[in-house]
Amino acid sequence: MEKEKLTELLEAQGFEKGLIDEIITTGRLKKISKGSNVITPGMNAKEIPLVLEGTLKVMRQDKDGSEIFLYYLEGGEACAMSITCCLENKKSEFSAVAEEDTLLWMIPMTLMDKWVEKYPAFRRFIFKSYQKRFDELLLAIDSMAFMKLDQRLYKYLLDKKQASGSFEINKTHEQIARELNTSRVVISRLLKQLENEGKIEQHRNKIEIL
Amino acid sequence: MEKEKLTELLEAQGFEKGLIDEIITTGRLKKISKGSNVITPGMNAKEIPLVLEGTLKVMRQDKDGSEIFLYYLEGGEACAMSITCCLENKKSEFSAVAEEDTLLWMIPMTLMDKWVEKYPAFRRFIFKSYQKRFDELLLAIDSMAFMKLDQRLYKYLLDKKQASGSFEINKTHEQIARELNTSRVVISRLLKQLENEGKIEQHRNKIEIL
DNA sequence: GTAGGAGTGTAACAATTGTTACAGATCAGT
DNA sequence: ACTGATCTGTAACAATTGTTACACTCCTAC
Repeated sequence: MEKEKLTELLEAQGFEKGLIDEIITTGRLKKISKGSNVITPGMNAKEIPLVLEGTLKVMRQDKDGSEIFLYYLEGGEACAMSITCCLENKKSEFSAVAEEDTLLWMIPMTLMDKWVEKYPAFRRFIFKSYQKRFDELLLAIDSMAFMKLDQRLYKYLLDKKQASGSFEINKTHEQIARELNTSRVVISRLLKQLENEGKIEQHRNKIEIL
Repeated sequence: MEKEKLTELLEAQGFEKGLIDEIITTGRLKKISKGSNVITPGMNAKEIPLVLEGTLKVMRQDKDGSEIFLYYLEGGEACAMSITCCLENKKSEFSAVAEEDTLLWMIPMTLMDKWVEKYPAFRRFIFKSYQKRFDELLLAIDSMAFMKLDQRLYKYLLDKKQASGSFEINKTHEQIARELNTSRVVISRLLKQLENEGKIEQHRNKIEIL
């Protein structure tokens, strides 16, 4: 039954009939439960994950365990960085974690080049994926380079709302602090500020966007 | 005579004979003098610049004129962001400035898709370009997210040394401040600090890396 | 030579962000 | 209802970065 979802999704991309068949017969389903890792730094991916359902959170990490949120991968999107990793046979330089229970369709890398040659729609899809990821990285850069933490935090909350489709965010201050690479105390301070400004409401383990 | 340089460069990429011919006959040479813009935000590129000689500095800008250095494009490299811009017919979201007098070979976008289909080496080249740019953006993100300004500044100087092949950097504090999105006074302060640590030597309009 | 401009050095202070420490609140399990 | 763990609020202080102001040097044009 996930195959129906998959077919639907691939048709929505305008993929050719033959391509859809190939993707279905060569790929495999992978279920990821909330909080588990799909990709860890140093991992050597051989498959490209395509998100069927749920959301992946893509983060960048440095040696001493700090990390920073980059963007979400949502339904219908593929992980462009995996593609480059696979093609160049390089190690992954980021991590992806399931924000919710997530369904992935894992596509083997080996066929990529053939498909890019054979199917114009696949070509468009790959380039569009790159474009999208570039844009997201640039937005992440904008936040870090041009915004103060309070704005970044608010933007983070709005993005999360957007990605999840819910006005409620179930995260602790500690978790948020980690994703923005700062400390819990700072986040508590700024959230309280946002609350005073009437932009959010706080509850235990939950933030409501107003 | 630039065509010889171009041919050499394309052969070094392992490009097919036919592809090299096509690139040479359909492209055009563009000379950029030091400090001029190649790409400005909002511009709608129709050609992909391939660097023959010199260096392009790629920066991200925000609405109120702040900017931040992303990476250098050097000989043999193509601007991946232009590719995505062109394919999606989107406006450029960054700017590229010649750091030195620079020679570009401008390749019309119209043929891209055909070449990607027809020439495996071109496919590899395009994907490799994307990979390289992703890596560079991630490095830029690392700097901003995980490093303090003094380290970022030193890394900036080392990168510039690397890109130019010279131990001398001919920039004013003001220019450096602009590229790191901070103020002149801050840069003066930190450069003095680096000088005291024996890592650099300062002269007017010139910084020497030791 | 002199005037004006650009580049640099430095001090004093402000704003932002990070750190430490501790108190109270809430929840799960017993 | 008690205990311990987790989560949040807050104060006090430190470190980093940003801002303003001004002095001084060097260079160029006149």
